[in-house]
Amino acid sequence: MAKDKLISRSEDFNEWYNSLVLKADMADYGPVRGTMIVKPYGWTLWEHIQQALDSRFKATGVQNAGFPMFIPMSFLQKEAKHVEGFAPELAVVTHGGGQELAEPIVVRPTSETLIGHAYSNWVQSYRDLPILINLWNSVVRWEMRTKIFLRTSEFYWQEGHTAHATAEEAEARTRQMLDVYTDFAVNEAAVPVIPGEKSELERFAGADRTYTIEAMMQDGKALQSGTSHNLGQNFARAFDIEYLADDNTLKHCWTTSWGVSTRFVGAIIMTHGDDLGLVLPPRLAPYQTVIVPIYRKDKEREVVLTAVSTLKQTLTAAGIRVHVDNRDHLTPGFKFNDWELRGVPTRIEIGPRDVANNSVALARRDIPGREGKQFVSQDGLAQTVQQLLDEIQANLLARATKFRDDNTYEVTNYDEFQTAVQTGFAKVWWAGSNEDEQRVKEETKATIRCFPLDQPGGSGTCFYTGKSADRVAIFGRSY
RNA sequence: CGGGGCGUAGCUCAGCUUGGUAGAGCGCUCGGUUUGGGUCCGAGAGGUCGUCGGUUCGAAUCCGGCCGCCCCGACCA
Repeated sequence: MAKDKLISRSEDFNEWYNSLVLKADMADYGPVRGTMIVKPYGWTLWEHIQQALDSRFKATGVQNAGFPMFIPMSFLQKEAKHVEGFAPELAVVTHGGGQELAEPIVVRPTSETLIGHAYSNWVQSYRDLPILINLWNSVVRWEMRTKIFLRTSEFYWQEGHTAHATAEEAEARTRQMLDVYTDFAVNEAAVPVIPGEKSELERFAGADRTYTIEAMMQDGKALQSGTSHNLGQNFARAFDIEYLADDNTLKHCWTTSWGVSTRFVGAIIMTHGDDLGLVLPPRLAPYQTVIVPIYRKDKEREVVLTAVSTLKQTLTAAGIRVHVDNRDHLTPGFKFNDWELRGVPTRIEIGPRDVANNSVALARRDIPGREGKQFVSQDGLAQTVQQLLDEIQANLLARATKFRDDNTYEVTNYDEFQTAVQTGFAKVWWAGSNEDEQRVKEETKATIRCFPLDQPGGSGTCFYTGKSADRVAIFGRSY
């Protein structure tokens, strides 16, 4: 509800994001450094993300469960790479009930170790497999530099954990969940993503293979928007998750884990937002349409509000999420700007003239201002709005995809590469070592975002080492 | 943890140089006016000036310690 204007994206993208999150009522800062308060408007968006993911998980046989937020310190230490990866960012509880604890307790940074502990008890036989569990919770990682939704000390997410009898099955599940994430991102959030595999350097601590969906924000930087890990037998060995196979031999399980977090809210903001504020994808938006009544006299007010009430019922019955802005002390003009700031996909304006004409003014957020406004009949309004919502959803995806593609450069030498990663992604043949990758990172701040699953095939010349390469990588600066 | 900036009303900030006990705009409350792209007028409420100490007759203002926040770098979904 701020009257002062939002800074433009081109002027200061970072500031644009920070102030938009606050002004649009998505979230606020928490009292402890690096924490966030997610406000109802932001949380509703998150709930819609949750619903879209949760139904997809369940369709693949996954069930939800609840696990503790406290982990014995010793658990973390059982998997060497896992500790190494997480040790610097752990929040540790040393006191409880006024007494110093014998063993410090860690606040979960992720639950692989707890899951490992539980699964080792749950699994006896191949008949107990697979185990397909998902947790909706929050986790804590003591981050040095934080930013609301993108990187906070505590964040909300889902973490899926599965255990399988064979390596092939675990790999298939890892890839299946990556597909679920891709489908969700593209079809629900209208966020185009590149599914791919992480390099060894960027891999999750304790995983054999890490897959990711990478999105490009409007400043050209990459945002890792979801990950799926094939944990191999690393955690199964560390936690003795063993099963008796049908040939009566004892074997270690193969496990996976996969997650999408509230960071995705940030992805939506930075993918679709414009200089007027948020632009929310219709399928996830808290409100899909907002009705702004317009009137002068009390007589008009009564007539208009009666019509509004009827329209609301009609739209709601058609399954459209409607909000009526009945704030009496604000002018319509103010409300137009306010709802544009908050990114509501469509807006219905109705005044005495419309009531008389059996019409409404229908505005679309992806084309802001008067240009996106049309007068339509009240007859069949639900279908009209639904069609417009579908059109906006498709337009947002097309627009974001074009932006991503326009800012992705296929380059063949280091000079071009350095220019490319200033403003977007570099798509390159890569045959470098870990050391080469590290050096590129130090020299350009760009990292391998992923090796896309969709590879051109054949071979090419590595832009950095000049060696023959058999796969392409996407490089970019990242959040 | 290194570099830079900053803490004064809910928000954005002025006042500090040259000490005399706090202001503006926005927001909020009430009344009226207005309402098809951020109405206008009037009356109000609201601040131990981040914190602790020092100098002084007197500190938002000068000096020192501490705490916190933001931005930039090293870690990460």
